[in-house]
Amino acid sequence: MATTIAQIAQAAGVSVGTVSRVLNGKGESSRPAAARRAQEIRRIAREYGYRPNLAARNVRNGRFGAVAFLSCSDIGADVFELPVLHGIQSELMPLNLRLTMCELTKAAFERPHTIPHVFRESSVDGVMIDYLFDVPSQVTELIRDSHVPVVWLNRKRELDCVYPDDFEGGRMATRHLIQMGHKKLAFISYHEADGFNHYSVFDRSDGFASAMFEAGLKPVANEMTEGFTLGRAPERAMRLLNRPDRPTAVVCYEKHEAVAMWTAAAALGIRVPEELSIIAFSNDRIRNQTGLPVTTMIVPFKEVGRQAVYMLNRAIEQGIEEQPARPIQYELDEATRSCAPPSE
Amino acid sequence: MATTIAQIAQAAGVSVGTVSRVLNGKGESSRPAAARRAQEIRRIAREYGYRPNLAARNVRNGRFGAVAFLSCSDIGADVFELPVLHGIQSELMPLNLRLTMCELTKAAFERPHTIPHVFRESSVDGVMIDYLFDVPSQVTELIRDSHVPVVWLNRKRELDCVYPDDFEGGRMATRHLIQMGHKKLAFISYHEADGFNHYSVFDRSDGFASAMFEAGLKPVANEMTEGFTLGRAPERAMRLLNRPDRPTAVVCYEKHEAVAMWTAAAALGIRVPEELSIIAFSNDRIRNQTGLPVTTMIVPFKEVGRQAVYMLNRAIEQGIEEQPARPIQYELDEATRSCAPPSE
DNA sequence: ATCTATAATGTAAACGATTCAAAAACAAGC
DNA sequence: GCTTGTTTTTGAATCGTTTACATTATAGAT
Repeated sequence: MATTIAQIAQAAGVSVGTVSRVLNGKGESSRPAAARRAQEIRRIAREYGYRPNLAARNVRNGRFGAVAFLSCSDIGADVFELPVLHGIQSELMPLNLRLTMCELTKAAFERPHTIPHVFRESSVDGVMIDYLFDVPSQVTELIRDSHVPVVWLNRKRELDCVYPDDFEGGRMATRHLIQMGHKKLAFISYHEADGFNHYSVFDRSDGFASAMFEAGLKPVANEMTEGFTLGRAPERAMRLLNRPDRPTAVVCYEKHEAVAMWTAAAALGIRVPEELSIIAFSNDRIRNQTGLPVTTMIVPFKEVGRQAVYMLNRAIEQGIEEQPARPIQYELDEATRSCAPPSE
Repeated sequence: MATTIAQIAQAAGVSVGTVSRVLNGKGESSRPAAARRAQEIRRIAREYGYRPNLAARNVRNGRFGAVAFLSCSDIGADVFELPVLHGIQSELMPLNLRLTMCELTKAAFERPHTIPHVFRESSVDGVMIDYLFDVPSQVTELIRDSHVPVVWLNRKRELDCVYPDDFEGGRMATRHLIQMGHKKLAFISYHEADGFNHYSVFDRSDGFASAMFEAGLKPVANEMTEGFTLGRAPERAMRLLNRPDRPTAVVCYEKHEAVAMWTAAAALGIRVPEELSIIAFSNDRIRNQTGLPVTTMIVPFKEVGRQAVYMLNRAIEQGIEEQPARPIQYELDEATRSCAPPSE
């Protein structure tokens, strides 16, 4: 049905070896006769609409032609995966690699003996792991022993990791407000007292502090509510806006704080953005999720996915063992704005 | 490196053909001697941790071993794709099929000559198309001519479609409220006057009407705001709650209406759910997105993905040309509740 | 023990690509 | 025109499966 190399070879009156070599661009054909023949072969291939059979190629090359994406399914609102996946796919396609997704549970990582099984079973050339929680060193060792190339996503370590640069992100958001003329700024966030805290919780806060220090400003507040945002954020927001040294701008760890700030401001008759600027981090434009036109620092997940594939492919193709981690920079999205220069 | 059939054949002292047959379960081996040998072969395969090389198998069988997922990238908040993908993957894995995702733009469908190209290029055994807009008949014909099996997701047609049953969903949400004792119910939604309206806009509304009729109740309102929700919903919600025959329960087309209802109720001092029950449709628990604990009719996208793969695989394996469409039923999610019996 | 019908196995040819050694083609120098 | 050295092409082997066909093993009947 589909065109094969043999058909092209016959049509061009050459051997299959030649067609393969020409189509894969091996050997530059310095001689005019060869160059002419190569030209002709390429023409015929195009005319026949030739596509190499990936399965056949992979058999011969001892490849699987696929990579796995392991994500942790425990996080409820795992919407962050989608842009990651889009980034992954956009890079995977030109490399002729296919994707296999597996859901990974926290439980699986806590019974590490299942890991090698997963790696062997899956028949892939490489694995991307998007796992936000802490990974026992025993697991990372087992993974290393499997000799399947691995890249970690959204995890901040020295090697084989790709993650959003939340420290720089925090600085960027803060500088944006400082440049508008704000002097009284606050950062609000939350942390789980006993539970797990993602590195971004601390890094965004530190980035805020760094930018403030750099500008010679003293934060009105740089604080973490204990316990998940949803419960405590409204009260915290209200308290912040009732302070005598009320901030003119707030950087929020994520959308729930932004909503809380907005709501509290509305309740107190404080206008946004005229009297209060709000900027927040989120996986997607906050307006899309909540209806509020909040200036959003969109987490660069798509780029994380892209770079992860790039690194993984390097590891696969060139057998590179360990690669330095790549922090990915944020971009400020102003499609909707809740920031303005301070009124006084 | 990896175990091959030949190694197992040697270890078991039989030929590769026999191993292949045994491992693929061809021939039931009615004779005791054969059965014993088969047992032994399976044991050795297990011991060696044998995994069939999919690439090799696919070459031999003339398969690509992969399916494509084409999604329309034009929809901004395309979070709905994620559960679809999870559903797809959970079914794809046991079938040993890999995935390729392509983003599809509206523009691509409007220049249909690119379609066959996409289909040929992609080297897949089948295609799933998740395209919410109207599809020109010219395109569907081109796709049929390509002879690559296709299943449409979230599209309501007679053949080869899998979609959430929004009519039944509308009935279900409404009956839930009626069973609680509500008599004064409203449905609010929106439609784009000139633009594209998804079938769910009408079906959920019709489902509401159907359930009301069945219960012998007259709707307080069953209306569509013109223009996208975000802009008009708050005003509409306010007007609805200010009516003399104010409803005690509202079914919302999606989360933005629910947020608007909630906010309007708060502004008027109407307590939720004591004085006003709210139920809304959404791709994910509304609490996760907005912080408001709204009872949610979660669109059964995961199941849509699962069924799509099931249908596609039937088409691939059995060469079935056309299959009847499958509407997928909703389930009511009460993890968070904003519904209660009416107070009086 | 022999024969027969049939179940099971062995053998080898595919599938479509890549690649290596060997052969052929080519250009240059004498 | 012949030799030489380099470039290019050819032909065949290979990757790991599956499967059609030929062959052998097997259980039951005689």
